[in-house]
Amino acid sequence: MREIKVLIVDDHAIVRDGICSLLALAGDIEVVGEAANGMEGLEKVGELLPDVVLMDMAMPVMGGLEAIRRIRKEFAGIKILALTQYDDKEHVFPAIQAGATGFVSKTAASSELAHGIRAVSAGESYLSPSIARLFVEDYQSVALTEANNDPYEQLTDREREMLKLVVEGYKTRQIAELLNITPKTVEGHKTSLMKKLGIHSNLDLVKYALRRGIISV
Amino acid sequence: MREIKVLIVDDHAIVRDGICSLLALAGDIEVVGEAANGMEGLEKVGELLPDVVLMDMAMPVMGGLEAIRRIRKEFAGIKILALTQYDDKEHVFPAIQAGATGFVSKTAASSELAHGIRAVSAGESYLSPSIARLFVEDYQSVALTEANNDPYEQLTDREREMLKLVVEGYKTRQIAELLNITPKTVEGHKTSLMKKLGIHSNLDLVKYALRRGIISV
DNA sequence: CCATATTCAAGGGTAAACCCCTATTCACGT
DNA sequence: ACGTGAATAGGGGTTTACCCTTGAATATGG
Repeated sequence: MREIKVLIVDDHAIVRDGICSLLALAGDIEVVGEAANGMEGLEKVGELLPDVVLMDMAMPVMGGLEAIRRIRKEFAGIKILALTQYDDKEHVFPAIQAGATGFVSKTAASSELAHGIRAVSAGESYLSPSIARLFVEDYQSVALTEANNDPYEQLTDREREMLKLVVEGYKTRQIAELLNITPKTVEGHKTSLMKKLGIHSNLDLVKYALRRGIISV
Repeated sequence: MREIKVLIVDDHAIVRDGICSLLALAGDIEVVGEAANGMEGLEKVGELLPDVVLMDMAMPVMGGLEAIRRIRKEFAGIKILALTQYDDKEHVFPAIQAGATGFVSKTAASSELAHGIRAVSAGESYLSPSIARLFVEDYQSVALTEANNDPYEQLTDREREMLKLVVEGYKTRQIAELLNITPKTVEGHKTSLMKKLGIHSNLDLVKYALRRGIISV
């Protein structure tokens, strides 16, 4: 199996050298180049065409975020593993949205680096435990706050059926035809379910359904 | 440092035994009990009060999903690491929303189990690379699909203003009053922006706005 | 067994949204 | 000077949503 070609982008020479020697021990990973900032990183990506770019987030000249965007745009196939000393939402999510495939915290065990590189190289992802926590909590925050005294449980089967169809985009008349009842009856259920949920508009109904996971965007 | 107490819940005795002996090698992990289904798991959690429950998803009698919900409800502090052979959205996200703190794929390297247990025990999370990928892609799908030929860029400033107000729940009349224009003008802009976005209902407008991050749930 | 609550169903009336079209003003670039 | 696109405004008609009330069937509980 061919070695995984890695480009290291970090503004500290000591960090680069440290990572370099760490990865040398892995055996299946080859560091093909280094860069001290995003601009330089972007150039070297073009020259060296690495499999994975190990990108520090906090850098002068061109920050990691902008560098990730540009690399993704010009070299779509190259995977980016972001590296940061801050494991909070504000730093992590923008990097992911910019196009990073994985995220390793600098506070993590050094063995994680190689794991991360192998994962993103294989088309998967890697998230350090402290980072993974952010993602998991983000998904749970939705469900958990609702989980308690959830008025959704108060709905009748018929009302849940209505709710689903309504937020899927069916008009009152269409639902009526689907269920072989009059539009007026559909409206009745709709009014009732909205009252139970404390919702007063079609719009908030959609938001509610999204939070509940009844539909997805 | 005290050993991490783990309860294994899986309907296959062979799997339980295998995991047991795997974890015995870790040193800092102690398997304090086993259960063959969710119901039994729930009981043993109460008896043994483990730090971490290793929960298989596919089980008879009481499935992993329901078991996770109950454990989370009755024993809020106990962490749950879900285990599955299917690494797709349909299996993973419900488990996370039910309250699992981490997720390990059965296709993953066996060393991941110990890593996962340590991570969730420490209040962090662990996601196998194939699972982490789902989360990362879910976050990126928003930014990436839109980033290209995005009709949003075609909207005029006024139209973006309308879009924002509409999806925030303002009625045509209210928007008109806010901006000191007639409701007819608001309708005009609304029609125009919907045409540009290829959207034909208020409902899809909300979904679009959510994907774009114009509003949040 | 009867009273009451719940679910499902439906009607009438009003208000709002939606659709198609037209028209004026202003700014911007050629 | 002319065309283009944006913002504004309106007419007229259709469709849909929203609010209040009613009625029947079906539990549910004292």
